[in-house]
Amino acid sequence: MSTLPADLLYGAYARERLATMPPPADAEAFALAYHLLQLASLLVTDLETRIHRPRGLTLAGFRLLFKLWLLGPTQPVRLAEISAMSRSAVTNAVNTLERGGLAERRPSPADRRAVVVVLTAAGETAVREAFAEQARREQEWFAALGEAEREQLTGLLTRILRARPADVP
Amino acid sequence: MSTLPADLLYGAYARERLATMPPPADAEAFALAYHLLQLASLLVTDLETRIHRPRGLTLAGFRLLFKLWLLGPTQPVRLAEISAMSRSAVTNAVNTLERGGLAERRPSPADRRAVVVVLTAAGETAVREAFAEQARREQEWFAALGEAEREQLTGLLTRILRARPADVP
DNA sequence: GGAAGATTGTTACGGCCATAACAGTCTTCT
DNA sequence: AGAAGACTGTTATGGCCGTAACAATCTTCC
Repeated sequence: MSTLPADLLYGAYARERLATMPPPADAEAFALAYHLLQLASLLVTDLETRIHRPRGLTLAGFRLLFKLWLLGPTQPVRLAEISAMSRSAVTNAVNTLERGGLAERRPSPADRRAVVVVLTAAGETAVREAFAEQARREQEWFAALGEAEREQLTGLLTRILRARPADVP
Repeated sequence: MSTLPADLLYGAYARERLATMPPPADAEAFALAYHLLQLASLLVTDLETRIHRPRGLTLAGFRLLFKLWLLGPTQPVRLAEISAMSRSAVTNAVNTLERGGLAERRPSPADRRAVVVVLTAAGETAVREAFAEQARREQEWFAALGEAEREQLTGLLTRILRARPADVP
């Protein structure tokens, strides 16, 4: 018998306390949001410190590299849209990647305001290696669930994302 | 018929591309991690900008206030454990709360190194009001799922958290 | 008792991110 | 054509966070 981590003990306690409170308190909605954010936070910290930082990347930098790897040359404004980042955050991340020789900016032929970000050869090597490591680590995280359960979980998350409130960017 | 948000279009495309790659690429694990992190990121940004910032709080500050509300006077080291934050982040957040008159530090009677953080009356009012608003907003986010589905989702997330890799703090 | 090690909270530092303001460029509409 | 408005990328500013180092205190073990 193993002891529960402190965050799960707290989560279970908070859920019980909220169950005794009147609306708008909602113990189930709280538990869902709490565990969702807790898992995401632990996963992000784990991937960042264990895989990407030791390679000289940040998680945000890796995610940009990965998008460039799949999509090819892409404008910063499009990277910001699909990444839920601001344009200035993309500017900063691309600066870091460019300093490390992993990506480059090129002027856009069609629009003189625009820029296109492209992966360098070193960037492609870096993203391949980091991606392989991240994929293995994700499998470790999700090993507690069977394949059908993992797909079920992804489906539920996707439905929430599709139905996001109208005023969410 | 409505167009899919850019992040979901990208997510679906990436999943398809990964399905054609050899291991360790794992399209299903990628899709799960991607949608999990995307949803958490959107939810955090939404709660922070829509609810807590307008009230002069940060999301981290609110989460600390909420824990103090449920747990009563608590040591920073314990707040750090259950929040997946570093002790220095707790120090900073408590400084901000203290400046705003929402919480206070008191010396611990038993241990002269230690400090206990307590909610002020203003802090309790603030946490009550912010909590009610956040609960309502969370319900809007999760309205796409039925009650049974929400519990199912929480259960799957909790199982992953319980089985977290051994070397995760 | 007392020394070695562990723990607590804080500080200094650097990194990431969002907001707002800006200049340059494109688009639209008359 | 030309003026008004929209869009793109960058910069400046401020906030949060983690790591590492530190002083003070507690605990352990001889």
